[in-house]
Amino acid sequence: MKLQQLRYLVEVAKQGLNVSEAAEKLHTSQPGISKQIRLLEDELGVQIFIRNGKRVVDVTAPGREILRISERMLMQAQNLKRIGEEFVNVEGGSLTIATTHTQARYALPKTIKAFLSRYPKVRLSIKQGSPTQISEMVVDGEADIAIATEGIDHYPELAMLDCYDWNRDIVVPQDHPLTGLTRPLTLADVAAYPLITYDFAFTGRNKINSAFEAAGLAPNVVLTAIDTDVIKTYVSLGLGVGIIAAMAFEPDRDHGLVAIDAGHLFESSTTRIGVRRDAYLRGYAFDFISLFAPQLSREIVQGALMCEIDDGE
Amino acid sequence: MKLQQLRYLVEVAKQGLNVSEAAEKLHTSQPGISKQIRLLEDELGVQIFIRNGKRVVDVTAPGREILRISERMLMQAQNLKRIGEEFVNVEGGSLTIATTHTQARYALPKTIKAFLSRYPKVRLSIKQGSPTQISEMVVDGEADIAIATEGIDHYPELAMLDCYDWNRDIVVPQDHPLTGLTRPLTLADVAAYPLITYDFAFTGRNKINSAFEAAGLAPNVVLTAIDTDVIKTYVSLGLGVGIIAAMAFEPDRDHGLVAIDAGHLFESSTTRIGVRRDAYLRGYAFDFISLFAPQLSREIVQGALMCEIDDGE
DNA sequence: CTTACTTACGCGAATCGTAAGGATC
DNA sequence: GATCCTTACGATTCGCGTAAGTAAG
Repeated sequence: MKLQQLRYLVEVAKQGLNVSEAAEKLHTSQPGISKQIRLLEDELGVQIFIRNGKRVVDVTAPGREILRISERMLMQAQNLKRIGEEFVNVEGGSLTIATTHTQARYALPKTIKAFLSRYPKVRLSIKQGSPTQISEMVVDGEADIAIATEGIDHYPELAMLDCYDWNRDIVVPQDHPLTGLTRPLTLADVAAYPLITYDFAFTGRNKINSAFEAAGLAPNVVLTAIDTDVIKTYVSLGLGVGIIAAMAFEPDRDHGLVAIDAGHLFESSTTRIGVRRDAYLRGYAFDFISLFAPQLSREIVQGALMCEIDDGE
Repeated sequence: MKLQQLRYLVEVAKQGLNVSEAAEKLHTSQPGISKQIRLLEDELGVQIFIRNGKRVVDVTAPGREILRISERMLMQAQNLKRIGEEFVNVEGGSLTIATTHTQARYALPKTIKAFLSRYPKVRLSIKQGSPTQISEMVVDGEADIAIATEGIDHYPELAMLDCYDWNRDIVVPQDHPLTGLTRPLTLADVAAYPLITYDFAFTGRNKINSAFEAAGLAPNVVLTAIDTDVIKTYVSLGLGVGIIAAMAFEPDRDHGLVAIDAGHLFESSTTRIGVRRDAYLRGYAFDFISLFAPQLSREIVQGALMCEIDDGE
């Protein structure tokens, strides 16, 4: 049994049971992969793939089990290499954060500034995407850490850690009727105007929806955006009332806009950090997490990585 | 990086950093191992072993980390092979239980009888040893399941599962003064006679010691044995009063002996099952555990394997 | 007829064992 | 001097790529 064989195996499964594509991805020949997989099947004494004539059409039951373990082993092989890098160059290295616009724009800058001054030699990169995309980046090893609010649960490969709770503000132009309100803001007040808020599956959008639904209101959402800057721009233009993450309102920069606390109208959202359970994290990666969410010490993160496993086996 | 290299690495560490012995154990040449380890060190870019001139004297810090991960990978490689066996021969296979005399003699027979009738094709074997020995058998992969009462905690590689609580009986010849006691038995009553009980580190012996200590009594233990049969034999001979596990008294067989419940005198002990956290257990292994301790369903055991990890990393 | 996998074959590389060399205890 | 590891070298094996063959859609 060789690691290379496992690599072939996993890649074939990843490419939808297409041996040729796997060969291309791995920069090798297709017959080589075929042969090695057969050799492995012979050695283990089980078929891993079901072949219909000369076509791979499915994975056998033992094959699924074998793939699962093989992936783990390859992950650990990668971890071995990272250990090497870590000790060769304690300070240097790279760290890739996958996150959403809102986090990157409003929550992360402070953390990143602190991180860069502490680890000037670490190449930090930020990849943006939808919550689903960023989860998959981490699952696929393209990023080390995912940071998002929505929809990054339910990946058994990832350990999720709560960072902080937050809620919404309503933003309106400064001469807007809602600014003169003497009583507390209600959902009905908000629903009376055209609304501008986040796209579905982004930045706690579903908490907004459910609040209106629970109140029996059908708000008129005239525009949805992925990022807060777009929302604010159109609010400035008078297109409607914005509902944004409270942390995304910057009094110094957002001239002409007024934020009204709406924390009592919506259920609060929790921003989470996600890391691959079985990935080897460099020392500075733990520090990054601690800088972002001080309660997440290295010990706590490592504890969470090991426990809370429920990947239905 | 190749699995073979990791195997060499781990074996060298296991043989006390002696490359030659590792070579012998693995039936290969010593220069081969040396070379492969060096190649791996080159590939990873770190020294794994500290060499004093031409002698391996220690493991480096990254080396410890690398060894830990390598062991895991090799374990999983072995699991892959087991998966093959499992599916080739769903009913057949082997299962090795490492346990102490008391368990093998009094607790296990019922379980084993049921198991054998259910899986007649499984080659079941039982290895006996001290709690420490049986723990190490499982850690080293020589046995699949450890069953014991004492001293098999504190192995981070093992997951421990409580099976049942039990306590002690006093056994005496049937004409012994203690049989005529009209009031409840006390520790002082027992300590008044020469005692025969288990060897240190066996079958809850330390619970017996602490009970006497707490009562300020210094019992006269005239004989210690590993197994209950020896204790009963010498009690029959009138050598003293026996303290044994309650489950080890068999009224039908133990003619001439009387058991007196002593559950109120000693803290109860818990018999536990231990399995390697990262080993692949065959389906029938889970069934064996369930037969022995019905509350330990396959789901519960698997849950315990994954969580409750605290291997101080 | 195209796509996709298998078989066959030859090259180059890697692994392993033997033998000799040097360091440490 | 004994033990233990490294270096050197040759033989075998192994993995990989090219080319041809065959089955499925």
